[in-house]
Amino acid sequence: MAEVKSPVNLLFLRDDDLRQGIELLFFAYRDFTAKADETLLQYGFGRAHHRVIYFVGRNPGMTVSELLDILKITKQSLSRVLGQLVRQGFIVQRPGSTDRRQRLLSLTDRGAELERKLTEEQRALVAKAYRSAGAEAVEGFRKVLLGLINETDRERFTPRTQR
Amino acid sequence: MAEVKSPVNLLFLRDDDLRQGIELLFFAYRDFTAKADETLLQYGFGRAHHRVIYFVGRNPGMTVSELLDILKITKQSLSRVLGQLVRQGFIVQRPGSTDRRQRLLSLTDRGAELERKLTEEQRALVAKAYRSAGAEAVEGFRKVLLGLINETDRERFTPRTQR
DNA sequence: ATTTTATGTCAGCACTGTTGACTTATTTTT
DNA sequence: AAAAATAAGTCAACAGTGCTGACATAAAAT
Repeated sequence: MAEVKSPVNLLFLRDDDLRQGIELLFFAYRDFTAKADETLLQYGFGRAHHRVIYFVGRNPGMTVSELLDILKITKQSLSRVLGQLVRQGFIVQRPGSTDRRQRLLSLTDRGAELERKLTEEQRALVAKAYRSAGAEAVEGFRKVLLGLINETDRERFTPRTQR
Repeated sequence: MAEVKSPVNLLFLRDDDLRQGIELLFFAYRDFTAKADETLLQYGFGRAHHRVIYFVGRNPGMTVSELLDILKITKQSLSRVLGQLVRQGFIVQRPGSTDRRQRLLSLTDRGAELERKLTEEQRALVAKAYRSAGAEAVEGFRKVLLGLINETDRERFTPRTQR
């Protein structure tokens, strides 16, 4: 099925093209989260816990505010899951060195282990999709998703400029 | 767009590449749903209502079972939102002609109007992302997302073979 | 006539989001 | 030094959306 004729010709976007994109996002996200959700159940956790564990693992020593900015939820919502994770020994908090009001977050060994387990499943799925689609497609995937993300958060993905 | 040339065909996928993909999906989906969620609030509805309205609009006359298959939720969960939408006149049910146990679903005018309003926001966002990324990128986006979707649902996206 | 299927309903529970009100440390500003 | 702002947390109540389990009804299939 000759792909050279690229179905979407820049300026001519039919309703069906856009709806297909919408549906792809729905189905892909649904399946992307399905497996980790199962694993989380075994720990009595939900998707919110995964997000916290993921981003803390990714940014050790981050503050609660930074985490709130990423998740875009209220501190009361975060407090619930974060509290559980701290009490159950998946995350530790230590006061900031310059600003002692801050509670810098990082994973414990146990937290890191769970993070690995959860993310492993998603990494494998993404790896499979990347491989079957090819390097060029991955580049396109990145470009389009980036375009869906609000300008502020988009810069999280800019190459090497430290934030 | 010669796909054979993919620079590294057996992609060398570093942990960071995969994590970037994971994060792109998270942020993109978060922002992709944000606007419609706001609109839904004005109607006292949630994201689940949107999904129902969307898929019923897309497949007029579909059965409840088909809808359940797509959403992958229980009938009790669906029942709640579907019931609300029916009682409030966004969706109508009529018995199937060959199998009168079925309740075929379709949008009322009011439902179609809401569907348009909601999906319009997402269509606009996808259109923007598509345009800024370019036709080739869109093709890649499709390929990768398709690879994330389970095999069974993947065929919803195969070109013209009716299912 | 019996069983299966399509659909719905009631009840209760869990997770995750919200708002609002208030507290405690600490830092910043005046 | 006093006042104000900030980082973080807490309690309470509520809403939306999943889930399981149990049961009901009508129609179709066997």
